[in-house]
Amino acid sequence: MPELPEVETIKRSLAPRLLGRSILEADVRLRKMVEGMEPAELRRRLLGQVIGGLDRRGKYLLLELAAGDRVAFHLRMTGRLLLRPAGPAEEPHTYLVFRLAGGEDLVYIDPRKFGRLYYLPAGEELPPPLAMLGPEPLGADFTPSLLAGILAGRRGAIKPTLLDQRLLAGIGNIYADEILHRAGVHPTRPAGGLKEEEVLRLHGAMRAVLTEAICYRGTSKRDYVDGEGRPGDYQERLAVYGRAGEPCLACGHPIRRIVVGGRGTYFCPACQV
DNA sequence: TAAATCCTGTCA
DNA sequence: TGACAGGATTTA
Repeated sequence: MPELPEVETIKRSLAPRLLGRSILEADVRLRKMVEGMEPAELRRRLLGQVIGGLDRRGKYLLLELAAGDRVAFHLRMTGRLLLRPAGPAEEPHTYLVFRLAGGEDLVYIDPRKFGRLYYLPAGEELPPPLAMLGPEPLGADFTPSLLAGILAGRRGAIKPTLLDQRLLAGIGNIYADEILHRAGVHPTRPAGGLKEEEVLRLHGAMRAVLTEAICYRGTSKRDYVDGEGRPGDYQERLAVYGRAGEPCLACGHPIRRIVVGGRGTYFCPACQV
């Protein structure tokens, strides 16, 4: 569910409330959620650790612990990470409970059980999905020429290319569509076939859309809420995603829905060529 | 490059 | 009841 702007919003909402808190108990109820480690081993490693910082890489949320160890969460489609008062009232599909000093629990709730957690010891090689991540589209070093290099020679459609986390980190189905609409690029255009000027527009659209979405604290279509349970507001600003049949905000032409790379794809046939 | 897979909930 | 869902990996 959450893409870069949502994970960034969760990070920002949790950071001030998690810093300096120690983990008193770690209850892992979904074995397969923990990649590469037994839940008991994860618990052993977490107990007594102090949360020193929060970070984000692509769609991963990173808890920074002492000595440089980190915990990486990926919320996939329906995962929610919430900080709430410790107590017996518990939501269905709660698969992780970190009891923190100060009387609050960091809980992970995920009806579809797609989410994953990685324990990343300091100085050890990152597991493949994290190690393979492409550049951050909002990073200072993400230039139009870097984007041009990523797209060059690719025969596949531009939309699935934007979704490939090994090429670019953090863009998901909603923002891919919004970015392509902003850039005026049709989702099925071959990625390597974009003109220099179009790559420039795509680069600008990427940074503008993602930055705006963070300002609005993300998009809440169904499940997404931040670390305090607050929905985002960017669903009010979506230009194409989920708007099939409605008029394009730029030109009035009805928005269309097609399937590209197996994903529902919304675009304006008049604005996007 | 597409489809199947992992899962459950919601909506038409 | 069937289609679809903000993701990603594996298989064909």
